[in-house]
Amino acid sequence: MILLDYKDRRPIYEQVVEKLKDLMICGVLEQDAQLPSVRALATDLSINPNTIQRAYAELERRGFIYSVKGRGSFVADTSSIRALKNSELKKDLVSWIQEAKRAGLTEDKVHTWVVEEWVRQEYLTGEEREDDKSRESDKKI
Amino acid sequence: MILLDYKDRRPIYEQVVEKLKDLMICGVLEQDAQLPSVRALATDLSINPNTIQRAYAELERRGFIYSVKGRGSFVADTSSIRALKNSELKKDLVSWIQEAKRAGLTEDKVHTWVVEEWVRQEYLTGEEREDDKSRESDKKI
DNA sequence: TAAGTGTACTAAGAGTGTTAATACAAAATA
DNA sequence: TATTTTGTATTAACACTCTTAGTACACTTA
Repeated sequence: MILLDYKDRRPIYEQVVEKLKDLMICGVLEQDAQLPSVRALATDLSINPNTIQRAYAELERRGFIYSVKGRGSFVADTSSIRALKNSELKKDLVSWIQEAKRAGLTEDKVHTWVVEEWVRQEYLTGEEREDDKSRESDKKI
Repeated sequence: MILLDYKDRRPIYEQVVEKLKDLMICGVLEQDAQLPSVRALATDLSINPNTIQRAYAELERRGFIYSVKGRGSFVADTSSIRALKNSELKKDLVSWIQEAKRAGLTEDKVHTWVVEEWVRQEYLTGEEREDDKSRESDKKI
């Protein structure tokens, strides 16, 4: 379910928080779905249960999950999570642009990069482009 | 010359490295310009000289500066620094796009964000847009 | 010669993250 | 009902990194 990166500078509990958050955002973990138990996930990742407990506590503090003693931990309202992720992405982009401008990058160059990378990733993941949507809907007729 | 952020998760020596690197990239520190001495910068930032020494050692390891015992530390070839910064920015953008796609953002939305943020930052810094370049060159006649 | 420079080294302290070992309350289950 | 499973809390210990402190040495410059 989760892969840890020990080369990552961030602590394990924070990686777990981010990974689980992403799984909720992309829909793998749906609303009210049960998360693996603290001890089970700890065993699965070969780390201490306390570390998972810390991750779950953080997720609950942020309102991403809710926990019930004796029952388990469950995914909270996903729409608010998605909204938060959206604002985080916007914030990161703003910082990036700020840095890019200082480094002398042009707006045109950035747009080119975005376009190129977008199609490249769609090619890698076998995703369909907007341009191809027409052909796709043809099949459905 | 440099402002430290003690709320930042990154260690001080790494912040110093990044700040100095940025100063070289944006042209404040030109090629072969002398950097402040280890002890002077340490006093200026109110931190231990060892910490600055570590930052300078890292900068030299990366080929951004060269140091001469008894003389001082100086800015190395800035073009290679700029090239590296460019590839770093590209890499960061790729990661961001990957995350944005997973979160369900559309390419159009991203382009809109880039355009909006670009003009906003130019407005904040009093920078001139490409569209205004004609008027600017008029003045020079 | 004296002052300023980079560089090296050891020791100590502080902070954080992680593990370990229990323990308890509540819910689910056999 | 008894057992298991769940979340939660607590304390101690350990490891790792960052930072500071103090000292020392070689080299360049004024």
